[in-house]
Amino acid sequence: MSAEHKYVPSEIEAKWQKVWQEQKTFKVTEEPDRKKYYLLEMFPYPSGRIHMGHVRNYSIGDVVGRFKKMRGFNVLHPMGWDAFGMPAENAAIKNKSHPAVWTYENIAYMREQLKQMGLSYDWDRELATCDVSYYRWEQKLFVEMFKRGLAYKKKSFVNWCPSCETVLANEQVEDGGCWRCDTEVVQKELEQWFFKITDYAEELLDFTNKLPGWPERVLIMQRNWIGKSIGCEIDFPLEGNGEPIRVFSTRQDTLFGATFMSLAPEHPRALELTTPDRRSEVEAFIEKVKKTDRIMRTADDLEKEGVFTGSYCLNPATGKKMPVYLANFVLVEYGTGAVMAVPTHDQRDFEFAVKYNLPMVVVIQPEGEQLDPATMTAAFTEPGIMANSGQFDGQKSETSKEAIAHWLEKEGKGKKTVNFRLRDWGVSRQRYWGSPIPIIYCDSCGTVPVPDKDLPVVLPKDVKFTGEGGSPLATLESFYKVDCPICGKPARRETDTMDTFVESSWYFLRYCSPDFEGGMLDKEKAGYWMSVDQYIGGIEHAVLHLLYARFFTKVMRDLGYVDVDEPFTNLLTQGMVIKDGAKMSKSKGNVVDPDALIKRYGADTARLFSLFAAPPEKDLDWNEQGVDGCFRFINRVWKLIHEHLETVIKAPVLDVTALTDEERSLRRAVHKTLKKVTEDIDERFHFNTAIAAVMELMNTLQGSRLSTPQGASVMKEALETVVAMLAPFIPHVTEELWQSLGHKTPLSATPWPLFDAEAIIDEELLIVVQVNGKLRSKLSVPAVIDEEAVKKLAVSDDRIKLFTDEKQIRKVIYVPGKLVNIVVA
RNA sequence: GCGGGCAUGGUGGAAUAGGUAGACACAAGAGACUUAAAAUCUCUCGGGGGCAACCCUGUGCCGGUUCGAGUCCGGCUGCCCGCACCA
Repeated sequence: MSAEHKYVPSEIEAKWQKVWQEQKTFKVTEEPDRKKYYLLEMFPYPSGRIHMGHVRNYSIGDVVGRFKKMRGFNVLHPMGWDAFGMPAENAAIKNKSHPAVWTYENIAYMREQLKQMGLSYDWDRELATCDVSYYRWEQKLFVEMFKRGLAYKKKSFVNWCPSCETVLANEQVEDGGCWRCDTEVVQKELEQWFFKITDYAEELLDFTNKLPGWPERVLIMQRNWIGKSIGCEIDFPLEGNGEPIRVFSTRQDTLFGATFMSLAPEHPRALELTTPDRRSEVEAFIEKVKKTDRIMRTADDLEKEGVFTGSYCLNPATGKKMPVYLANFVLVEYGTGAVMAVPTHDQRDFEFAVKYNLPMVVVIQPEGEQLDPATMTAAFTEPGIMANSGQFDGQKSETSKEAIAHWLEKEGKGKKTVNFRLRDWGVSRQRYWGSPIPIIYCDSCGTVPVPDKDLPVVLPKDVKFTGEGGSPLATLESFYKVDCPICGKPARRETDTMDTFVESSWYFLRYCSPDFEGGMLDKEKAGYWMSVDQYIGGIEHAVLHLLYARFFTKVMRDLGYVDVDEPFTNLLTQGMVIKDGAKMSKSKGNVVDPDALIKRYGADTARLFSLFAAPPEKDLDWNEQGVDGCFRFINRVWKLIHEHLETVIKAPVLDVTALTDEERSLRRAVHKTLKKVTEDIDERFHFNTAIAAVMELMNTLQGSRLSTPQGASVMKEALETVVAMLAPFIPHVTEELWQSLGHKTPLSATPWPLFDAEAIIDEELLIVVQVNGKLRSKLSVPAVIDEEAVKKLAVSDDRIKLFTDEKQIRKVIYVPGKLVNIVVA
């Protein structure tokens, strides 16, 4: 082969990227008459440069995008930048620069990297969440949410990361540490803004059963996180005067067995209920619990400890006195922060009762057994038969729950309740590089939202980054000193910014009309594109981003912005990129740099390997030799096509009635492959097997020597099909080869080929013959053959006779077109 | 502890609806071409036996269902992930 026909990725990749950009190949607009397909990959944080996780994520997405486009869909495939966040601020402090400078430089670099990968984005829709043109609408929504009570401020204990010097939402605390920097999270009491996600808890949960296109494990994680439990709120009157203590319990069937009360040490009434003689001991206990760090406190082997407050309450069912304790295992944030303790039927209460010598009464008996508190070694937590429970004795504990709830309500002692583990989403962050919260505090008028005409609240540029004392906004007079929009008196602006997860909760909606000046989105355009048909990203956002985005979509629906209930119809969570048995990371020293990879092999090879080595949802083991193999494969395709170019271009029109057996057989292989590849991409997202099928066909083609004119036509069809099938995976080299094959229209604008149903019909079938389920022979039979004839052939086969001679044939099973199994005694 | 997932050659992985286990690729070995190397091409490649045709065995372990099980069911073991004193 001459030098001019050598495969040089860098040349052809630059060439086609330029063509796609200049011709705006992937720019889309709303076309109501066409089927739309909204494809989205999670947008990146502009950290500096893309990593292999991005390469994989975006390669997977690009296959789907290019394939759907060739299949005739109007494909919306946008890209942008999740551009607010802490690393920008930290870099600014370190470099004595500004977060905006760092962020926009990174975006510029990473945009070029993505372009070098040849991804089929509509770049005209690119957005960066740190642009005022983006976050201004988020502020407008905040005000609308505030007016509806969906955004509110309250003083509460919050998760505080001492290293990031900011608050974290519950979802952002992992194993007691900060999700970003792993620093141990402490509790701090602060005034914070919250979004009322709990208002949507029921709907968010309901819809986990209406998202068949989501991986089950993500739905399970979200269900667990929302944590719905059905039970009762029950009021326990105090022995003396005062408000009763309210508890939440899912085990109201054990109410008659409640012998003491456990409150969380942080319970607001803990000290109020403490008698003077117990005060010093109680205070010491509260101090001790506070000092125990969060990880220790939630460890399951933590010793159950508590302290008696000196007060008593009364069991509303039995009237018996119950001592009120503080207990270290009761969580203030769950339920009411108070638990009725039933030591016989709850393991924690049992351990506690044993330690402090508290009374026990068995109120649920296992069937056919009599438990005695004196001899019990553990709580009995299974369902059983009610005992010592007044009018409920003898009932099944499971079914009595409803009756007891009813009785409590009738008696005015409690009511059926649904409790959620989900807390409201704390969105205040004491940081600079985020969207300002559009609120003004006035001594006379209170908390006032910034009026529409004054929006947006622009993040000021003239700030200094010292790295000390939290957000620079809090000390920037020109920012926080404002006049009250209602009374005009001097007032103070909110200096906290919003959690960056707020931006990513609606960016997929903004992509529908990224330049819309009239509001968050153009409702008509969003109506055409939404919902996202396929969303692709990492599993790490299973509860965080994916729950917030679902919540925002529902809020925006209720505010009239969109008509959909859910943002993402189908979700694909891709696996991690692994090398040498570990996730790629700088600290492990096993990172592969995408720039170096593309420089050495080209983007097509990088894409091909990340798609071929494993199916998308599995972890991908990076292997340099495997990359080599993919590069070799592309070269083989390149070479084979150039070898046949002259004959193929002169080939006559294909006449399927004039083919030799060999030609017909080759054509059958081509169309069978096309069928498989189409199905693997479209229905299963199994790109690895699709690529393997094309490799297999390539092996067949390389062994074929077709010498007739019609043979050249068959080869032409075969080569064109190979190129078209590979287009979604390796778009640059296939465009080039498509052009070499004489096509004027780019492959990216060419429809996906359809397989010829006639061509794939087998003339002969291979029938496997088993004796007692073991493979013993194979038969080649005509495709049209009846069952009896196949069975007869099988039974009389010489090799089969060796195994059936002198034995009695009991049964002959025939699976049409596949197999015969002869059962002998 | 609870919930979920996974387990197939030396390696990554295939087997889509219970029907030929190991497609495709990587690595390894042998050979061709070459002065030589690289590149490329050809062959071998789960384990055991046999000169061979072929036979036995094999999908983490034990059992079951079935004419037939990598696939379904029950029980174990190991690994991974999520939640974790949630009342």
